[in-house]
Amino acid sequence: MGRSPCCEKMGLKKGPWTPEEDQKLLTYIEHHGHGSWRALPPKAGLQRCGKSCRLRWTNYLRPDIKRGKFSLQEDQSIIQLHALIGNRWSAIATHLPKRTDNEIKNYWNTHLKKRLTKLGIDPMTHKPRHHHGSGSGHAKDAANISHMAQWESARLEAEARLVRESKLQVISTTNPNHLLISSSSDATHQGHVINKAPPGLPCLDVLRAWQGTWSTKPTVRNVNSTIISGGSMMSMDDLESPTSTLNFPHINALNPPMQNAVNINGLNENPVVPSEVLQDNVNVTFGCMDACAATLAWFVEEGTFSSGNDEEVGNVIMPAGVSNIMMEDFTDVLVYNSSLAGEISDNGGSHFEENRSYWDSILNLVNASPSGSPVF
DNA sequence: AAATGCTCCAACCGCGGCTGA
DNA sequence: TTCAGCCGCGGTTGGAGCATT
Repeated sequence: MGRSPCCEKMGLKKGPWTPEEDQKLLTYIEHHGHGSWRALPPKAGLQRCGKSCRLRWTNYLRPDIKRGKFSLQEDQSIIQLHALIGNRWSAIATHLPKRTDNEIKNYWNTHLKKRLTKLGIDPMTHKPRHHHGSGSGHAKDAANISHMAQWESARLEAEARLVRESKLQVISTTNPNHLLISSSSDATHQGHVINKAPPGLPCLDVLRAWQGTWSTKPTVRNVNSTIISGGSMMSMDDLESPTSTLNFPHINALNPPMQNAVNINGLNENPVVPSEVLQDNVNVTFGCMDACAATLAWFVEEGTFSSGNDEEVGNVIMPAGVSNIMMEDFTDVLVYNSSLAGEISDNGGSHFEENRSYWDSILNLVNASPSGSPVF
Protein backbone atom coordinates (compact mmCIF):
# COMPACT_ATOMS: atom_id res chain seq x y z
CA MET A 1 0.00 0.00 0.00
CA GLY A 2 3.02 2.18 -0.26
CA ARG A 3 3.38 2.67 3.45
CA SER A 4 6.09 1.75 5.89
CA PRO A 5 6.06 -2.01 6.32
CA CYS A 6 5.81 -2.25 10.09
CA CYS A 7 5.06 -5.97 10.09
CA GLU A 8 7.08 -6.95 7.05
CA LYS A 9 10.32 -5.63 8.48
CA MET A 10 9.83 -7.94 11.44
CA GLY A 11 9.27 -10.89 9.15
CA LEU A 12 5.58 -10.94 9.93
CA LYS A 13 2.83 -11.70 7.47
CA LYS A 14 0.40 -9.09 6.19
CA GLY A 15 -2.66 -9.15 4.00
CA PRO A 16 -5.71 -11.38 3.88
CA TRP A 17 -6.09 -14.01 6.55
CA THR A 18 -6.23 -17.67 5.61
CA PRO A 19 -8.78 -20.05 7.15
CA GLU A 20 -5.92 -21.77 8.96
CA GLU A 21 -4.82 -18.51 10.57
CA ASP A 22 -8.39 -17.73 11.54
CA GLN A 23 -8.72 -21.11 13.17
CA LYS A 24 -5.49 -20.66 15.11
CA LEU A 25 -6.57 -17.29 16.39
CA LEU A 26 -10.07 -18.46 17.27
CA THR A 27 -8.84 -21.52 19.07
CA TYR A 28 -6.28 -19.60 21.05
CA ILE A 29 -8.67 -16.87 22.15
CA GLU A 30 -11.39 -19.34 23.04
CA HIS A 31 -9.03 -21.14 25.35
CA HIS A 32 -6.94 -18.33 26.76
CA GLY A 33 -8.56 -15.01 25.95
CA HIS A 34 -6.52 -12.56 23.98
CA GLY A 35 -4.67 -11.03 26.92
CA SER A 36 -1.91 -8.89 25.53
CA TRP A 37 -2.34 -8.62 21.80
CA ARG A 38 1.32 -8.03 21.39
CA ALA A 39 2.17 -11.32 23.07
CA LEU A 40 -0.57 -13.31 21.42
CA PRO A 41 0.78 -14.12 17.93
CA PRO A 42 3.76 -16.26 18.98
CA LYS A 43 1.66 -18.05 21.59
CA ALA A 44 -1.01 -18.78 19.01
CA GLY A 45 1.56 -19.83 16.43
CA LEU A 46 0.80 -16.94 14.13
CA GLN A 47 3.26 -14.99 12.02
CA ARG A 48 1.28 -11.80 12.50
CA CYS A 49 1.64 -8.68 14.57
CA GLY A 50 -0.67 -8.23 17.52
CA LYS A 51 -2.42 -5.35 15.87
CA SER A 52 -3.37 -7.48 12.90
CA CYS A 53 -4.70 -10.18 15.23
CA ARG A 54 -6.74 -7.68 17.18
CA LEU A 55 -8.28 -6.26 14.02
CA ARG A 56 -9.08 -9.68 12.65
CA TRP A 57 -10.75 -10.65 15.87
CA THR A 58 -12.71 -7.47 16.51
CA ASN A 59 -13.85 -6.94 12.94
CA TYR A 60 -14.42 -10.46 11.73
CA LEU A 61 -13.92 -13.46 14.01
CA ARG A 62 -15.72 -12.31 17.13
CA PRO A 63 -18.74 -14.58 17.62
CA ASP A 64 -21.21 -11.82 18.41
CA ILE A 65 -20.93 -9.93 15.17
CA LYS A 66 -24.08 -9.48 13.15
CA ARG A 67 -23.33 -9.53 9.46
CA GLY A 68 -25.46 -8.77 6.46
CA LYS A 69 -27.69 -5.97 5.37
CA PHE A 70 -28.28 -3.03 7.67
CA SER A 71 -31.88 -2.58 8.71
CA LEU A 72 -33.73 0.66 8.16
CA GLN A 73 -33.63 1.32 11.86
CA GLU A 74 -29.89 0.85 11.86
CA ASP A 75 -29.70 3.30 8.96
CA GLN A 76 -31.68 5.77 11.02
CA SER A 77 -29.49 5.37 14.02
CA ILE A 78 -26.29 5.82 12.06
CA ILE A 79 -27.54 8.95 10.33
CA GLN A 80 -28.83 10.49 13.50
CA LEU A 81 -25.79 9.70 15.55
CA HIS A 82 -23.51 10.89 12.80
CA ALA A 83 -25.44 14.13 12.66
CA LEU A 84 -24.78 14.56 16.34
CA ILE A 85 -21.25 13.37 16.83
CA GLY A 86 -19.67 13.08 13.41
CA ASN A 87 -17.15 10.42 12.47
CA ARG A 88 -16.87 8.88 15.91
CA TRP A 89 -17.49 5.39 14.69
CA SER A 90 -16.70 3.56 17.87
CA ALA A 91 -19.15 5.74 19.78
CA ILE A 92 -21.78 5.15 17.12
CA ALA A 93 -21.09 1.43 17.27
CA THR A 94 -21.93 1.36 20.96
CA HIS A 95 -25.50 2.16 19.95
CA LEU A 96 -25.69 -0.51 17.27
CA PRO A 97 -25.42 -3.91 18.93
CA LYS A 98 -23.34 -6.49 17.10
CA ARG A 99 -22.05 -4.05 14.51
CA THR A 100 -18.40 -3.10 14.42
CA ASP A 101 -17.16 0.42 14.09
CA ASN A 102 -15.32 -0.59 10.94
CA GLU A 103 -18.46 -2.01 9.41
CA ILE A 104 -20.43 1.10 10.23
CA LYS A 105 -17.69 3.29 8.86
CA ASN A 106 -17.59 1.32 5.63
CA TYR A 107 -21.36 1.35 5.35
CA TRP A 108 -21.42 5.09 5.86
CA ASN A 109 -18.74 5.73 3.27
CA THR A 110 -20.15 3.40 0.64
CA HIS A 111 -23.88 3.82 1.09
CA LEU A 112 -25.21 6.42 3.45
CA LYS A 113 -22.95 9.28 2.48
CA LYS A 114 -23.70 8.84 -1.18
CA ARG A 115 -27.41 8.63 -0.61
CA LEU A 116 -27.46 11.77 1.47
CA THR A 117 -25.46 13.55 -1.19
CA LYS A 118 -27.89 12.49 -3.87
CA LEU A 119 -30.71 13.73 -1.69
CA GLY A 120 -29.08 17.13 -1.69
CA ILE A 121 -28.10 16.82 1.94
CA ASP A 122 -24.55 17.52 2.94
CA PRO A 123 -23.35 14.32 4.62
CA MET A 124 -20.98 16.23 6.86
CA THR A 125 -23.34 18.90 8.14
CA HIS A 126 -26.56 16.92 7.59
CA LYS A 127 -28.16 20.02 6.21
CA PRO A 128 -29.80 20.50 2.85
CA ARG A 129 -27.39 22.26 0.55
CA HIS A 130 -29.92 25.07 -0.01
CA HIS A 131 -31.14 25.15 3.52
CA HIS A 132 -33.71 27.89 4.07
CA GLY A 133 -32.68 29.04 7.48
CA SER A 134 -34.11 32.12 9.13
CA GLY A 135 -31.15 34.33 9.77
CA SER A 136 -30.08 34.77 13.33
CA GLY A 137 -32.61 32.30 14.61
CA HIS A 138 -31.07 29.63 12.46
CA ALA A 139 -27.62 30.59 13.64
CA LYS A 140 -28.85 30.32 17.20
CA ASP A 141 -30.24 26.88 16.52
CA ALA A 142 -26.95 25.86 14.97
CA ALA A 143 -25.06 27.04 18.00
CA ASN A 144 -27.36 25.12 20.29
CA ILE A 145 -27.05 22.03 18.14
CA SER A 146 -23.31 22.32 18.28
CA HIS A 147 -23.47 22.61 22.03
CA MET A 148 -25.62 19.54 22.31
CA ALA A 149 -23.47 17.63 19.88
CA GLN A 150 -20.43 18.26 22.02
CA TRP A 151 -22.32 17.14 25.05
CA GLU A 152 -23.54 13.95 23.45
CA SER A 153 -20.16 13.28 21.94
CA ALA A 154 -18.44 13.49 25.29
CA ARG A 155 -21.14 11.40 26.87
CA LEU A 156 -20.84 8.68 24.27
CA GLU A 157 -17.12 8.56 24.70
CA ALA A 158 -17.53 8.28 28.44
CA GLU A 159 -20.07 5.56 27.94
CA ALA A 160 -17.77 3.62 25.65
CA ARG A 161 -14.96 3.90 28.15
CA LEU A 162 -17.25 2.87 30.95
CA VAL A 163 -18.20 -0.22 29.04
CA ARG A 164 -14.60 -1.13 28.37
CA GLU A 165 -13.59 -0.63 31.97
CA SER A 166 -16.54 -2.49 33.33
CA LYS A 167 -15.91 -5.40 31.01
CA LEU A 168 -12.46 -5.74 32.44
CA GLN A 169 -13.90 -5.74 35.94
CA VAL A 170 -16.51 -8.33 35.10
CA ILE A 171 -13.97 -10.56 33.43
CA SER A 172 -11.49 -10.23 36.24
CA THR A 173 -14.05 -11.38 38.77
CA THR A 174 -15.13 -14.39 36.78
CA ASN A 175 -13.32 -17.30 35.25
CA PRO A 176 -9.88 -16.06 34.26
CA ASN A 177 -10.06 -18.29 31.24
CA HIS A 178 -13.28 -16.69 30.18
CA LEU A 179 -13.37 -15.51 26.62
CA LEU A 180 -12.20 -11.93 26.51
CA ILE A 181 -14.18 -9.63 24.30
CA SER A 182 -12.58 -6.33 23.53
CA SER A 183 -14.39 -4.78 20.65
CA SER A 184 -16.44 -1.68 21.02
CA SER A 185 -19.31 -2.91 18.92
CA ASP A 186 -20.77 -5.07 21.64
CA ALA A 187 -20.74 -2.22 24.04
CA THR A 188 -24.43 -1.49 23.99
CA HIS A 189 -25.29 -5.01 24.88
CA GLN A 190 -22.66 -5.13 27.55
CA GLY A 191 -23.72 -1.74 28.77
CA HIS A 192 -27.18 -2.97 29.65
CA VAL A 193 -25.69 -5.52 31.94
CA ILE A 194 -23.30 -3.08 33.45
CA ASN A 195 -25.88 -0.41 34.07
CA LYS A 196 -28.11 -2.85 35.86
CA ALA A 197 -25.29 -3.79 38.18
CA PRO A 198 -25.53 -2.68 41.77
CA PRO A 199 -24.62 0.96 42.31
CA GLY A 200 -21.21 1.77 43.56
CA LEU A 201 -19.01 1.28 40.55
CA PRO A 202 -16.73 4.28 40.63
CA CYS A 203 -16.94 4.73 36.89
CA LEU A 204 -20.69 5.03 37.09
CA ASP A 205 -20.35 7.76 39.64
CA VAL A 206 -18.05 9.59 37.31
CA LEU A 207 -20.56 9.31 34.53
CA ARG A 208 -23.33 10.47 36.78
CA ALA A 209 -21.25 13.41 37.85
CA TRP A 210 -20.52 14.17 34.24
CA GLN A 211 -24.18 14.11 33.34
CA GLY A 212 -25.07 16.07 36.41
CA THR A 213 -22.71 18.79 35.39
CA TRP A 214 -24.76 19.41 32.32
CA SER A 215 -28.17 18.34 33.44
CA THR A 216 -28.93 20.26 36.59
CA LYS A 217 -32.57 20.80 35.89
CA PRO A 218 -35.45 19.10 37.64
CA THR A 219 -37.29 16.15 36.21
CA VAL A 220 -39.04 17.22 33.06
CA ARG A 221 -41.28 15.82 30.41
CA ASN A 222 -39.94 16.30 26.94
CA VAL A 223 -41.83 16.46 23.70
CA ASN A 224 -41.90 12.71 23.44
CA SER A 225 -43.32 12.13 26.89
CA THR A 226 -40.09 10.56 28.05
CA ILE A 227 -39.19 11.48 31.56
CA ILE A 228 -35.71 12.87 31.82
CA SER A 229 -34.34 13.19 35.26
CA GLY A 230 -31.78 15.92 35.57
CA GLY A 231 -28.72 15.21 37.64
CA SER A 232 -29.20 11.48 37.79
CA MET A 233 -29.44 8.49 35.56
CA MET A 234 -32.68 8.38 33.68
CA SER A 235 -34.98 5.45 33.21
CA MET A 236 -33.10 3.00 31.04
CA ASP A 237 -35.97 0.95 29.79
CA ASP A 238 -37.38 3.49 27.42
CA LEU A 239 -34.18 4.24 25.67
CA GLU A 240 -32.24 2.69 22.87
CA SER A 241 -29.04 3.36 24.72
CA PRO A 242 -28.88 2.65 28.40
CA THR A 243 -27.56 6.07 29.22
CA SER A 244 -28.71 8.05 26.24
CA THR A 245 -29.78 11.58 26.96
CA LEU A 246 -31.44 11.88 23.62
CA ASN A 247 -34.58 10.64 22.06
CA PHE A 248 -35.66 10.81 18.49
CA PRO A 249 -39.33 11.52 18.12
CA HIS A 250 -39.43 10.40 14.52
CA ILE A 251 -38.14 6.96 15.42
CA ASN A 252 -41.00 6.44 17.78
CA ALA A 253 -43.34 7.98 15.30
CA LEU A 254 -42.39 5.38 12.75
CA ASN A 255 -42.63 2.27 14.88
CA PRO A 256 -45.29 1.92 13.87
CA PRO A 257 -46.06 5.37 12.53
CA MET A 258 -49.75 5.55 12.99
CA GLN A 259 -49.99 4.31 16.56
CA ASN A 260 -47.34 6.68 17.71
CA ALA A 261 -48.96 9.55 15.92
CA VAL A 262 -51.85 9.00 18.28
CA ASN A 263 -49.50 8.87 21.23
CA ILE A 264 -47.81 12.06 20.29
CA ASN A 265 -51.05 13.87 19.71
CA GLY A 266 -51.99 12.73 23.15
CA LEU A 267 -49.38 15.08 24.46
CA ASN A 268 -51.93 17.84 24.27
CA GLU A 269 -53.37 16.43 27.42
CA ASN A 270 -50.07 16.53 29.22
CA PRO A 271 -49.15 19.49 31.37
CA VAL A 272 -47.12 22.04 29.51
CA VAL A 273 -43.61 22.34 30.84
CA PRO A 274 -42.00 25.72 31.38
CA SER A 275 -39.88 26.76 28.46
CA GLU A 276 -36.61 26.98 30.33
CA VAL A 277 -36.99 23.39 31.43
CA LEU A 278 -37.60 22.07 27.97
CA GLN A 279 -35.08 24.13 26.12
CA ASP A 280 -32.32 21.57 25.88
CA ASN A 281 -34.57 18.80 24.71
CA VAL A 282 -36.18 21.10 22.22
CA ASN A 283 -32.83 21.96 20.79
CA VAL A 284 -32.05 18.32 20.31
CA THR A 285 -35.32 17.89 18.51
CA PHE A 286 -34.43 20.62 16.06
CA GLY A 287 -30.90 19.34 15.83
CA CYS A 288 -32.20 16.12 14.41
CA MET A 289 -34.46 17.68 11.85
CA ASP A 290 -32.10 17.41 8.94
CA ALA A 291 -31.25 13.87 9.84
CA CYS A 292 -34.98 13.26 9.92
CA ALA A 293 -35.19 14.49 6.37
CA ALA A 294 -32.76 11.87 5.21
CA THR A 295 -34.53 9.21 7.19
CA LEU A 296 -37.88 10.16 5.81
CA ALA A 297 -36.60 10.01 2.28
CA TRP A 298 -35.33 6.58 3.07
CA PHE A 299 -38.72 5.22 3.79
CA VAL A 300 -40.09 6.64 0.63
CA GLU A 301 -37.22 5.30 -1.39
CA GLU A 302 -37.59 1.86 0.03
CA GLY A 303 -41.36 2.02 0.08
CA THR A 304 -41.11 0.17 3.33
CA PHE A 305 -41.53 0.68 7.00
CA SER A 306 -39.45 -1.29 9.38
CA SER A 307 -41.21 -3.15 12.10
CA GLY A 308 -38.63 -1.59 14.35
CA ASN A 309 -38.09 -4.93 15.98
CA ASP A 310 -35.37 -7.17 14.69
CA GLU A 311 -37.23 -10.13 15.98
CA GLU A 312 -40.09 -9.60 13.64
CA VAL A 313 -39.76 -10.93 10.16
CA GLY A 314 -39.63 -8.69 7.15
CA ASN A 315 -40.84 -5.22 6.27
CA VAL A 316 -44.21 -4.24 5.00
CA ILE A 317 -44.03 -3.13 1.39
CA MET A 318 -46.66 -0.54 0.72
CA PRO A 319 -48.25 0.55 -2.52
CA ALA A 320 -47.19 4.04 -3.55
CA GLY A 321 -50.55 5.59 -2.72
CA VAL A 322 -50.62 4.20 0.75
CA SER A 323 -47.06 5.25 1.23
CA ASN A 324 -47.93 8.82 0.31
CA ILE A 325 -50.78 8.93 2.76
CA MET A 326 -48.57 7.61 5.50
CA MET A 327 -45.91 10.10 4.59
CA GLU A 328 -48.38 12.93 5.01
CA ASP A 329 -49.29 11.67 8.45
CA PHE A 330 -45.66 11.26 9.23
CA THR A 331 -45.06 14.85 8.25
CA ASP A 332 -47.78 15.92 10.62
CA VAL A 333 -46.14 14.00 13.39
CA LEU A 334 -42.77 15.55 12.73
CA VAL A 335 -44.16 19.02 12.31
CA TYR A 336 -46.19 18.56 15.42
CA ASN A 337 -43.18 17.51 17.40
CA SER A 338 -41.06 20.39 16.30
CA SER A 339 -43.84 22.94 16.49
CA LEU A 340 -44.76 21.80 19.95
CA ALA A 341 -41.17 22.33 20.87
CA GLY A 342 -41.24 25.77 19.30
CA GLU A 343 -44.45 26.67 21.05
CA ILE A 344 -43.12 25.71 24.39
CA SER A 345 -39.77 27.30 23.92
CA ASP A 346 -40.02 30.91 22.93
CA ASN A 347 -41.76 31.64 19.69
CA GLY A 348 -45.30 30.75 20.49
CA GLY A 349 -45.61 28.19 17.73
CA SER A 350 -44.01 30.25 15.02
CA HIS A 351 -42.02 27.25 13.89
CA PHE A 352 -45.10 25.35 12.93
CA GLU A 353 -45.63 26.71 9.44
CA GLU A 354 -41.92 26.90 8.80
CA ASN A 355 -41.43 23.28 9.71
CA ARG A 356 -44.44 22.22 7.76
CA SER A 357 -42.95 23.90 4.74
CA TYR A 358 -39.66 22.24 5.43
CA TRP A 359 -41.14 18.77 5.59
CA ASP A 360 -43.41 19.41 2.68
CA SER A 361 -40.40 20.39 0.64
CA ILE A 362 -38.69 17.17 1.59
CA LEU A 363 -41.76 15.20 0.63
CA ASN A 364 -42.01 17.03 -2.65
CA LEU A 365 -38.42 16.26 -3.36
CA VAL A 366 -38.98 12.64 -2.63
CA ASN A 367 -42.28 12.35 -4.42
CA ALA A 368 -40.88 14.02 -7.50
CA SER A 369 -38.90 10.89 -8.23
CA PRO A 370 -40.26 8.32 -10.65
CA SER A 371 -42.89 6.17 -9.05
CA GLY A 372 -41.45 3.27 -7.16
CA SER A 373 -37.89 4.11 -7.99
CA PRO A 374 -35.20 5.51 -5.79
CA VAL A 375 -34.82 9.23 -5.75
CA PHE A 376 -31.13 8.82 -5.94
C1' DA B 1 -15.46 -13.21 -24.27
C1' DA B 2 -12.55 -9.51 -23.04
C1' DA B 3 -11.77 -4.99 -21.32
C1' DT B 4 -12.99 -1.47 -18.44
C1' DG B 5 -15.23 0.75 -14.66
C1' DC B 6 -17.40 0.56 -10.28
C1' DT B 7 -18.59 -1.07 -5.63
C1' DC B 8 -17.58 -2.92 -1.44
C1' DC B 9 -15.04 -4.26 2.52
C1' DA B 10 -11.11 -6.38 4.90
C1' DA B 11 -7.01 -4.83 6.39
C1' DC B 12 -3.49 -1.57 6.79
C1' DC B 13 -1.12 2.75 8.72
C1' DG B 14 -0.40 6.60 11.70
C1' DC B 15 -1.78 9.16 15.47
C1' DG B 16 -3.27 10.08 20.03
C1' DG B 17 -4.43 8.60 24.59
C1' DC B 18 -3.67 5.71 28.48
C1' DT B 19 -0.87 3.25 31.76
C1' DG B 20 2.82 1.78 34.45
C1' DA B 21 7.65 2.02 35.53
C1' DT C 1 7.33 14.41 35.65
C1' DT C 2 8.96 11.83 31.93
C1' DC C 3 9.02 8.20 28.79
C1' DA C 4 8.27 3.89 26.52
C1' DG C 5 5.01 0.42 25.37
C1' DC C 6 0.57 -0.78 24.20
C1' DC C 7 -4.08 -0.21 22.58
C1' DG C 8 -7.93 1.79 20.14
C1' DC C 9 -9.64 4.86 16.73
C1' DG C 10 -10.23 7.07 12.32
C1' DG C 11 -8.65 7.59 7.65
C1' DT C 12 -7.20 5.26 3.76
C1' DT C 13 -6.11 1.67 0.43
C1' DG C 14 -5.81 -2.73 -2.45
C1' DG C 15 -8.01 -6.01 -4.56
C1' DA C 16 -11.87 -9.25 -5.29
C1' DG C 17 -16.13 -9.46 -7.36
C1' DC C 18 -19.76 -7.56 -10.02
C1' DA C 19 -21.71 -4.60 -13.73
C1' DT C 20 -21.34 -2.43 -17.96
C1' DT C 21 -19.57 -1.65 -22.51
